[in-house]
Amino acid sequence: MAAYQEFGIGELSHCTGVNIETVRYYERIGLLPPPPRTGGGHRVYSDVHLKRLVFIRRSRELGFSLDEIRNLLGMVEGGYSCGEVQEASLAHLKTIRRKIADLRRMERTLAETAARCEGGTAPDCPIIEILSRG
Amino acid sequence: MAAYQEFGIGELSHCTGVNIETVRYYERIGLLPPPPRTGGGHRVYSDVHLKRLVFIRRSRELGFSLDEIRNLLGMVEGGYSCGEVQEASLAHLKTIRRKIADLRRMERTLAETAARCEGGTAPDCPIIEILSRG
DNA sequence: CTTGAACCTGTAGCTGCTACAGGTCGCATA
DNA sequence: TATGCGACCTGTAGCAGCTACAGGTTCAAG
Repeated sequence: MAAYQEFGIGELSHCTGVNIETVRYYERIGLLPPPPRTGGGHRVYSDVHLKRLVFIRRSRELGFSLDEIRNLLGMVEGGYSCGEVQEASLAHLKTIRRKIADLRRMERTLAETAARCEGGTAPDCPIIEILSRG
Repeated sequence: MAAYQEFGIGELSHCTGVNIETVRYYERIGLLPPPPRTGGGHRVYSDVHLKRLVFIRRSRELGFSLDEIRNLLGMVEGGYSCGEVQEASLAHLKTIRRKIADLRRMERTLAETAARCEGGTAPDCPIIEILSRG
């Protein structure tokens, strides 16, 4: 009477947009639970795995590290509260903002300097200039 | 009559702020030329290496990859023109801007969602919500 | 029963370092 | 001159987060 679907790693990969090799990698590092196998050893997935993998992919899209995702998944499993999830997310948000700030600093410097370039075959370059100064 | 200074890897590292292991790594991958050695095999650096390492470090601070730096150094060696350096930099700038855009997307989503959190011991969480939806 | 796509395991590669272990060198001091 | 100790040496392995094989097996359609 089981009305749920079963499928191989190829379809799981296709549905989630996660590379097959990556799916196996997630299993190897304990992020995705090992699914049952056919007699011949092929992995058989169902809905639970699909959901979990979608969760992982979405988390990755939002820049969470695999370790952070492990924590998030732990919370989801173990009856989480909004507070702890929020805390983890705000911590991650800080990291993202730090990265943005770093990149914006690079961007500004590079853009300003490149704007001062004469371009063409000019033998000197303000970019080389700033790269050479300690 | 040589008025230039010579120094060991420790001082080079100290002066440039580049880790000793990293200096050796740069040499191994051909980014920093192998310096002469003492009879006992210790590396002996001089001004040229210092300058080059500073260049590398500055380039890294501006987010250039080691491969890009290899190119930049090639240009500097081989009589560069402002145009080609500028081109490389603008390409890099594009990469940086793409990364910023990605991060800002993450930031926006996360910040908006976290703002909808009730926090505390609430049993549901909008963050988990969005992470679960494909 | 055969074919061929899908799957399996295990290992090695990528970037840019960093961290050892286990040894040697060089210099100052006694 | 001996010795002690810090600075140095090589080589290898580890980190994240995959990706890409090689070389074999299984499954399902025809």
